[in-house]
Amino acid sequence: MVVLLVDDDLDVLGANARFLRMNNIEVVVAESAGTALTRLLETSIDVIVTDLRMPQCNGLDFASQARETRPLIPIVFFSGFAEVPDVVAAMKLGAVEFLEKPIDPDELLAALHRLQSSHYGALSNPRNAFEGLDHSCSLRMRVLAYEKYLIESSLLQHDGNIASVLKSLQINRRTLNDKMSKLGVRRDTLLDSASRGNDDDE
Amino acid sequence: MVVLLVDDDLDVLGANARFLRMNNIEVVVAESAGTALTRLLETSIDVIVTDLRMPQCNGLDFASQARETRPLIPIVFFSGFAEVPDVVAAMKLGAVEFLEKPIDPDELLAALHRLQSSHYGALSNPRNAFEGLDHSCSLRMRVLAYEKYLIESSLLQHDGNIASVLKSLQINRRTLNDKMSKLGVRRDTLLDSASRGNDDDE
DNA sequence: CTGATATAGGCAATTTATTGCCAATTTTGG
DNA sequence: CCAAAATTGGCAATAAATTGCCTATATCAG
Repeated sequence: MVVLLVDDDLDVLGANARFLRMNNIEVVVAESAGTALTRLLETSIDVIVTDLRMPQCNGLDFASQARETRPLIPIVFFSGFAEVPDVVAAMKLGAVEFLEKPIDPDELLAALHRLQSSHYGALSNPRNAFEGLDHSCSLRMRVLAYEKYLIESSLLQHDGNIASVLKSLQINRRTLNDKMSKLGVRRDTLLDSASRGNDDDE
Repeated sequence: MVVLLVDDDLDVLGANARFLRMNNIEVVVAESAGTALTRLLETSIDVIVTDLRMPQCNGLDFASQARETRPLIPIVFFSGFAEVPDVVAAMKLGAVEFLEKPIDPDELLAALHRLQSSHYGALSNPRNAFEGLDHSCSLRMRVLAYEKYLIESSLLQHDGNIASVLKSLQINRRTLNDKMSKLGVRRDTLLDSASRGNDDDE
């Protein structure tokens, strides 16, 4: 898991980065929104952790821009003196967590771990899977196709780890198994073809 | 647009209800979570606007229960003294807005109007049906959102003619009706806004 | 007003989905 | 090889969705 940590306060930035690295999390740092956007382009980033208040460009604007390159990347905000509207705006942007500053390192770590297990990530081929479907087929068929697509995506996201998929999709294990067999989702085959197709995991 | 307004403070409840009604918004009031759940079953509600802090049952629990009957209904919370974690929890539950108390009536009105237009935005833009929801939301929620999108599309495509929709989606009429009420799809409203294009709100 | 047509809701029978429990199987790590 | 962990399936209890039947309302043309 690679975290992009953004904070204009270099002391805080360094301290948090060290802490995360000590916990086996790869960290890329950026002291401004501009740098962060560059890093986002040139590095394979899994999560963004950013301050909400920054001198040049505030965290929300930065997040919007980041989403343009990585539409589904999870973002964790942190801020002292956060106003309710800020929090709301951040969550609307799809923030996964909103932590209060000063950051409790354990809380941050917990949030990242939660993300790791219930991580939805960037789906490589989101809507092709169902938009290409024949418009005349039944509601039931189309919904099932979509469900299948969601399950397959989640499986790929979580590297075939069923426990993670369960948490992420918030369904019962028994239900997932049933759906998989009904929809013809095969864990092994999926993983095989995925490993042959692309590699970008830690 | 029918708003279910929930607040244990009867003065505030009345005042807000009057204000919304003066602005051509139909309002159903409830002074407790229990009453609200009843209203939700017996009336056709489009949006829930609820206080976060209530004596018996807090706003979050109420929202969860409301979601059982109406899985995708938009919920607007309001609260004084909201803590960040509360706001985060509410937004994770799928809150559309979180307003601070005392409520600025214009702000509430604006939020409702935004809801109205974004609701129809969801039609023209399939992506919203599945990306608009928070990523942490369950398989069930995502599938429901997609189903709602399909039904709305089909309704528009067939000019509101239910019989055609039934043939097209190949489902039972009874099932379609049930789904529409659970998912909050309103034939009349949908057609109204479609014929008007999108020049005006409300 | 009357009858034809289209839509929507209540209710109950039926079907299907979900879930927990137990056991079997496969995978992983010594 | 064994033992622990992860994954899967059978089965039955429970919960939910689907459907048909009957009724109610609304609209429209005559």
